[in-house]
Amino acid sequence: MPKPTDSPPLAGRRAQAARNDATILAAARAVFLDDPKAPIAAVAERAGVGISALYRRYAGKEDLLRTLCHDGLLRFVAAAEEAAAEPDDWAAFAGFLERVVDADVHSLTVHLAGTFTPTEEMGRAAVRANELVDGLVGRARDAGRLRPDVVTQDVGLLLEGCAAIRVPDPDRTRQLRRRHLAVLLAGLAVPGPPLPGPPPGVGEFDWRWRPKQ
Amino acid sequence: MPKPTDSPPLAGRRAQAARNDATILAAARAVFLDDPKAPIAAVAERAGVGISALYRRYAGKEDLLRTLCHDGLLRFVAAAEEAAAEPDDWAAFAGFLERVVDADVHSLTVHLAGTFTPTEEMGRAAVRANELVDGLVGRARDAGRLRPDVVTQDVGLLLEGCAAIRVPDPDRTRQLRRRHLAVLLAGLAVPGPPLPGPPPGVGEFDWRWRPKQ
DNA sequence: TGAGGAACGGAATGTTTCGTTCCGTTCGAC
DNA sequence: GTCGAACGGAACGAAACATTCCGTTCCTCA
Repeated sequence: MPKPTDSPPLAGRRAQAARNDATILAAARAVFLDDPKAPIAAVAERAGVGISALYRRYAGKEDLLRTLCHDGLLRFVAAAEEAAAEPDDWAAFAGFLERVVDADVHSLTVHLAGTFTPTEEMGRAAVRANELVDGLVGRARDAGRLRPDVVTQDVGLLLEGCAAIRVPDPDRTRQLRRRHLAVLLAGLAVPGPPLPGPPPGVGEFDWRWRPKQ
Repeated sequence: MPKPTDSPPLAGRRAQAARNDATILAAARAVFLDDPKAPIAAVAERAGVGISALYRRYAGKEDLLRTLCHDGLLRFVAAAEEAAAEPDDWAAFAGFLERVVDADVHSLTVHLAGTFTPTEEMGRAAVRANELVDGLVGRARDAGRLRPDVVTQDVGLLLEGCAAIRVPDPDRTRQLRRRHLAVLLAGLAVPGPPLPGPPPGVGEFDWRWRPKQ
């Protein structure tokens, strides 16, 4: 029986700690997704660790929330980059939405806004995310697959709508979101009647990030 | 100059109190829509009254939340009844969604669930609401306007998605929701590719109302 | 193999938030 | 002119919560 000595050691105190890093962040994601005002103790309980395991890693609640949100932003960017690699313009657009909805990454960057002061690096990531989405929307629209009156900011509305769907079972939640997304994609494809009202503008959704109160 | 002596007198202590009834309920709606965990003092402040004006009317926070939710349920039913009067099957369905989205009535009955123990009367109203929606969906589907694989419970998903859209300005919020709803309606109309996954079931959305924890 | 300390669990603490009560005041009703 | 309904807001007590602290475990490294 060979003893595993690979790069990620499976036993030992350091390994346990490294694994806790991920466990805690995952628990925090689940907890704050469920209730943005949840106490920090709920995260510890969900992760199955003590409170000190949290404070060893993060300076405080705000630091945890910031890290969590930053992580979500990076996942968002990664999803957009992966989807952009798809050659078919519509598949790239639809695949992007599916990835983001499946990963439940949008609510993280939205419902936690205002609970911490963002870093400059997060600002850069947000700009990059916006550029990527803009590219995907542009491709699908230029290819004549996406209705021409859809703007980049509409994607935020879609994602927020999908993220609002939630049932106790995570798998079922994903299924229902996909179903909802399918309706949206059907409504997004050409042809269709013109959309009412002025389209959402660029500066219309960063109010969550502006100084609190 | 004739003196108004009609049924709702515009001056006097009683009249002021009667007006406060509505003011307080409206303030509570706005506050708890914005933050389901908001303190009661926030409602008083928003309504421009003291705290005692609240406690004169409601036994406590739970009583206020229950009343608020009950009120929302009644508005929901009223919207469904009004919409059902429309002869065109699709217009009835679409009009219903527009009314509920405009009145922002769905989030009230959803995000407040679990914060109070519901009354039997609310249960009856909920059943009635479900029957009405069922009727509207059935009409639109039987008329061949609504895609046949849409079930009544899908409406809950749509409404939740629309309600999740929120910007500081209420009017703009309504515009954006209408825009989002237009995409959804376009995706809901026949024809369209089949929707993925098993459709939502009847008992899949009352988990919010089941005993807390 | 033994000492040192990284990692941790969870009780303790101090503070803030919040629901509710209480009291003094106002002013229309009768 | 008197009574009390309606009210504003301070005061109170309890609960929630972020953070700190201390004792324990057990890997790590020499």
